[in-house]
Amino acid sequence: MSDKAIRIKDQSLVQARQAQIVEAARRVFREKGFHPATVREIGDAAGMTQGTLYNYARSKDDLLFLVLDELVREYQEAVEAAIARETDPKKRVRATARAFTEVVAQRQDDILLLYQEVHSLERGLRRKLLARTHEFFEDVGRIVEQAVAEGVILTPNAYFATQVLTFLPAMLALRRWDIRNYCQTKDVIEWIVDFVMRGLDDRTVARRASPRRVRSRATKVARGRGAS
Amino acid sequence: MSDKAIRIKDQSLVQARQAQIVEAARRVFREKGFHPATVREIGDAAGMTQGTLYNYARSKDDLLFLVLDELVREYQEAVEAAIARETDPKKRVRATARAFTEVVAQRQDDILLLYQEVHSLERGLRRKLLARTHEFFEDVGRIVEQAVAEGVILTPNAYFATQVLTFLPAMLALRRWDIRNYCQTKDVIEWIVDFVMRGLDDRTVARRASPRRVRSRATKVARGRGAS
Amino acid sequence: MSDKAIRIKDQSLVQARQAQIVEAARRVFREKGFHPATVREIGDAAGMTQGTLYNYARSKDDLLFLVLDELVREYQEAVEAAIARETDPKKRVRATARAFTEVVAQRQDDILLLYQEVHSLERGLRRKLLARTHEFFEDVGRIVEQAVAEGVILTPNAYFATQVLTFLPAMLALRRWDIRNYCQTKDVIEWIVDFVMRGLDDRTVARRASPRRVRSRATKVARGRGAS
Amino acid sequence: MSDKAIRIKDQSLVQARQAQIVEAARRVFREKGFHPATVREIGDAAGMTQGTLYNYARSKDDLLFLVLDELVREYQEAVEAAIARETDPKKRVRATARAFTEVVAQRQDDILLLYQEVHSLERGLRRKLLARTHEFFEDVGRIVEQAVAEGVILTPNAYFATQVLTFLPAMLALRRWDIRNYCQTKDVIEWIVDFVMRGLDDRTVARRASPRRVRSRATKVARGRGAS
DNA sequence: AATGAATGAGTGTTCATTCAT
DNA sequence: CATGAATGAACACTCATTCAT
Repeated sequence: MSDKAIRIKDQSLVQARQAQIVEAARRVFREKGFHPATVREIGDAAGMTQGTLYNYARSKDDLLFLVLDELVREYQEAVEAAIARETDPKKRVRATARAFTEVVAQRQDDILLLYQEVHSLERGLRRKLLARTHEFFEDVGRIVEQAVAEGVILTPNAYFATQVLTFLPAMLALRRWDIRNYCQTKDVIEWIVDFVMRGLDDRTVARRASPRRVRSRATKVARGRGAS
Repeated sequence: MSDKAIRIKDQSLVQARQAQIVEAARRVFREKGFHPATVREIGDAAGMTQGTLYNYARSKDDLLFLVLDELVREYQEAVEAAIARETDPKKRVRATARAFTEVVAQRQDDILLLYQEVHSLERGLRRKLLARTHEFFEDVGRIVEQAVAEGVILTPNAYFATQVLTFLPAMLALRRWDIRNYCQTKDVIEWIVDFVMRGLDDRTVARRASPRRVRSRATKVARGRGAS
Repeated sequence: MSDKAIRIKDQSLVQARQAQIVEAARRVFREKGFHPATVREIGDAAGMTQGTLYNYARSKDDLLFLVLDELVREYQEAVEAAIARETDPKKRVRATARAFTEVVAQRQDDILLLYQEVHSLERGLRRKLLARTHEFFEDVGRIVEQAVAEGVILTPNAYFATQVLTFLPAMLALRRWDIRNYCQTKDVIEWIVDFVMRGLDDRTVARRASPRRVRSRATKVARGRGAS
Repeated sequence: MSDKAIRIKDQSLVQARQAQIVEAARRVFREKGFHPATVREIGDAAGMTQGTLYNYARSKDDLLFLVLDELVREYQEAVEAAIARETDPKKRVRATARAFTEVVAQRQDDILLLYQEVHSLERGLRRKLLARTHEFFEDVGRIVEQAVAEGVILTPNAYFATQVLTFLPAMLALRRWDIRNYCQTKDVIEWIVDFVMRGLDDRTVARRASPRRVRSRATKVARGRGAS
């Protein structure tokens, strides 16, 4: 099953065709959702027959995986690029939040797909994708912790802060309010980033007793069926 | 299809059977997701045959609708009960946030289902459910606006505030971090409520120029395919 | 897979439909062989849709199993009936040979199918069928050994004798010479039975040194991929 | 289809490649059976691509034909060699039986394949193979008849005798009892040959009235779908 | 002559829904 | 009102064969 190999030899062709296919699959999955979409439709959308498609993808599940994996990679890379540009710990946190929110804003449809369809992936592929997601959480968690360690951010609970930082931006995709009619996307991004940054720097919370074991688990990541 | 009516005359029987069915459907959908679940399984779980089941539900879609509708009703009612108990405008906002977060905490599985499977509903039923959801947003929006109007909350953007207030608690379900290992559910609820309340009362944001048209659209709600 | 249950409650209906299906499957498999036959064709031949067919059979493999199992049961029963009628040990051997040969003669097409398609059964079902076949070999083996023990048959090698007794009659099906043109079926049956009986009673062989371990393994039965 | 020609001009290359292919196809067909085997697997086993393979074989069916044809040729040649070494009519019969049985013993897997898969050949190729098989039966038939004519063998039914002589050895392949555990292959070959020779020389049968038309059809061979 | 990518018809199986009893 | 057998449209996936390079 999972050990089935792609039989095409020409690696550059594999790259090209997979890009075509992933693009088509993304369109079709967004349109109809994973289960209602048929492989034939995806083939048609990619301009190739089902047979050809199966030369470049292992299964329908694999198609979904390729689509979602590309997305997760993108925001992972966006965050890496963002922190590379900053050295100040607090600015790095803000840069992280902004970079992530910007990707979410640009790719709302795909983020929605991610939240809606991760659970449709078969065990193995879901695990693989979640592993990547958790890596991302940990990367973000480290940035937050560093800022906390240097005292430039006051949140007593880096774990919770990381969760919010990586969750709230998804509101853009999951609520999908009609930004064009409401206000500039740029503004919404700023609001979200501000909102998160304030949360991270909270002095009110700081005065509360921090919950047991919080520090030691600061970068612990979500487990279970929930998305990203 | 959609105009097909429930033929059973005895209304109290319809109530009872639908309760059975909704309960069973909820269990099965949570377990397997909408598409992978079969009507037969739901029938089995409800202790009745497929034939009988179709006397009380129009379609598999309808089953999902009944499940999700019940959930939305629940948190709508929870919020109504919460505001009924409070008269102070600011406390009403906090009570709303807490009531909603508590329902999300209690019914994490169903909230997850809501986010994952609304898009599986056929157009008509999805619209019907979203209409109810939007009602809820508007109820919350009014409470927020009242507090803003009375000056007890400083957010310049009631619409955005409402969105966050009704979105962030879903993190509990969508991230599903292992609360038992991490901390008390009660604490997480407090953190979320605090986080949201701080956001609503933000003075930093208040100093920014508020975006055009904000007030007039303050309770405008999301449209389209987005969840909940 | 194999644990999938037949969901139809009415047992007499199950009996009837399965009989219909097995009869149809037999016809179609004989005509085209197992793999080239389609479940659709079998459904048509049985006068029902594919959907209905799958209410009474677990899989295409199961269909083949049902066909072959019925055949093996038949000759098993034929032999049991034959020995029940005889008490004289030597006559019981001859009765066994004749009964088996007669079934083979009557059901040449199915015997051919058995030899050609057992290997098409999936592991589990093939094992199940071979287990039944081996039971049959052991039944026959015991009859031969009894005759040898009482000295009324002289073969020094009951195992080999049993193999021949249960194999040679298959010639009727596997060679399928046109009996009608050549001679009476009845005559061919007699020749085969005579041939086998002479073999069992061989004095030439008796004079040879019998191979090591022969007695102890006299009823040992064939193993491996070979048919029946 | 069937009139499609091999386009390669270099005859010695065709010979070499076909040998490679037949060897590979034999291995794969033995392992998995005709239908479950894929042309790709055979290509892989032969160390060439599917495209190349189709330069030397007309179709998958043709592959099976080449495999089985080679087998039939082998035992035909084995028997020709055996009779060439003997002049005494009775000894020639025994030599024939032994030569054939030895080939069957050496190539059990292929004999099994022959019995199981002849029916998978398309009409034309099956006929072609059966024609060759029937030639073989007639060769053997002539040897038997000659011995009968010279009175050194007493069977009154040369046709039946020929059938048994060419069928019983297949028991080695079709029953495939575990010879290593049971006894020496050499012994089994002797038993089978003895068994057959006794049958041919039967005096009991000789005393019966021989069936009508027997002599005139003595070498008539099986027609139709039956194997080998 | 060899390659290997493309094809598309075909397969077993599932399942929401209906309806006669 | 309950039952459960029947239906048939889909669907993911495979594979023998072709043919441009």
